[in-house]
Amino acid sequence: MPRPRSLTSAQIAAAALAVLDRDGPAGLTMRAVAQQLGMGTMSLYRYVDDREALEGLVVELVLGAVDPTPPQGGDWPGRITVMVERVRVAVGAHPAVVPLTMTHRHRSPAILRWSETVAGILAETVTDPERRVVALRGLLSYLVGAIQLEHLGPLSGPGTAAIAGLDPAAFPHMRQLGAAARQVGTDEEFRGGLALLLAGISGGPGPARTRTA
Amino acid sequence: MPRPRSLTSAQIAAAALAVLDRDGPAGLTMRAVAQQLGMGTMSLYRYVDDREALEGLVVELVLGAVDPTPPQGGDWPGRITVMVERVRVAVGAHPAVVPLTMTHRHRSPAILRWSETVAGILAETVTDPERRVVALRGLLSYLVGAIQLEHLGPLSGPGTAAIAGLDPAAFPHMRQLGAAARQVGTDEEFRGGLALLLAGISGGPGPARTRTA
DNA sequence: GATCGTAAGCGTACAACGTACTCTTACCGG
DNA sequence: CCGGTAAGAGTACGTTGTACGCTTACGATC
Repeated sequence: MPRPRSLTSAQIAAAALAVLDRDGPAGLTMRAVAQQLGMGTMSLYRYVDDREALEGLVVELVLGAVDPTPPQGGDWPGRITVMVERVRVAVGAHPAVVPLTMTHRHRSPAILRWSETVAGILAETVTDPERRVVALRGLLSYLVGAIQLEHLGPLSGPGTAAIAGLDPAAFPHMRQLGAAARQVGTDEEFRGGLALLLAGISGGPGPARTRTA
Repeated sequence: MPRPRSLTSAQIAAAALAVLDRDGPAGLTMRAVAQQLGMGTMSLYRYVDDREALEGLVVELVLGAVDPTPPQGGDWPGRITVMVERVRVAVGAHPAVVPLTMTHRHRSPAILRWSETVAGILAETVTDPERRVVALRGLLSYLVGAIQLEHLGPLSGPGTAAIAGLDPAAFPHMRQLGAAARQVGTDEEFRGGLALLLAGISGGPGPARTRTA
């Protein structure tokens, strides 16, 4: 009986993502998204509660691009690496979404599905559920932090060029690391840190044990 | 000759932090901080370039509370744990600052001093500078991510109560972990994840080696 | 095919924000 | 005592999110 809706949530999310990619996080305003959709500002509110909900839609669109199905081949660290890398790639395709993920990640179904798969892989090696909780949260923490450092950090490496300019006497170690950091690519750095965590997970209950998985 | 300044940067930072603690991140406005200082809104601009600079001051105040001197006793993983925990405690005292640290962390002298100390401790065990870069960045990533999950997460644990309400058939592993997560305290979780990373660092070049360091 | 109820779509309006501009005013060296 | 300098504040403007109410298009009904 009533007038039908002319937009889907997916269209709204896509428009918002287009604005975000084009104008950056600060450019994501209700007015800009409405204009992108070719409609009046207030019409947007027929589809979205408020700005926060709009942001949620964008985050979910980006995170929804992550394939949640378990990878097939390889050992468990390899498969977890694939899962983690999938998120990094999806977010890396839209760097401006990073600040938003921080606030909206917690209620994301996509992350939940992702977590389920990772938890399943972890179950193969970590039998104790409490240790599995710690491992999963550790992976998620690393993932969140690394993505942020990568996209909002000063430069790649732990300061790289900026580090090169500071007092060598007060910061001898950082000075040396600044030089070394130039040799380490972004991918290497990300994978390397993840490998450390995975090595720790495979090490068993103690702080540093043997058992190669 | 001119009229002297009546405020120090430290006073401004303290006032802004007070506002932040009282009203949350959204309440941190130029007007609110000026009022907190008992002065007109525009007078603030005599001391601070813009809102971003004000945020930087607050972040630095919080992060400046972190003791950057190396801990004395204990093995290297213990000392790094102390260093990492210091940051967590400092930030935990003012949770509302978490969203700000994300944007301002990169240019923080306090974090630089902290990094220098941690890099020094790492140098005791990790001889290769490139591997040390990866280790340091890994620690920082974990730290940043874990603090965020702790303060902006859904609830403690990887979903905990919210997880309990979802479809057991679709999320069997998360379901089980949700139950287990209730047994894991926040501190345990944080320390546990960190321990995994440290174990990985002490494991040597390969993905999972022996060498207890 | 005319009619009408419902919700879509939009224009206006307001409070609150960051901040540019300008004026007044308090201080201190001479 | 007095004048120059910068501190401090008032006003104002553009932009944001969004509440409110009007208009308008659709499709089920007679």
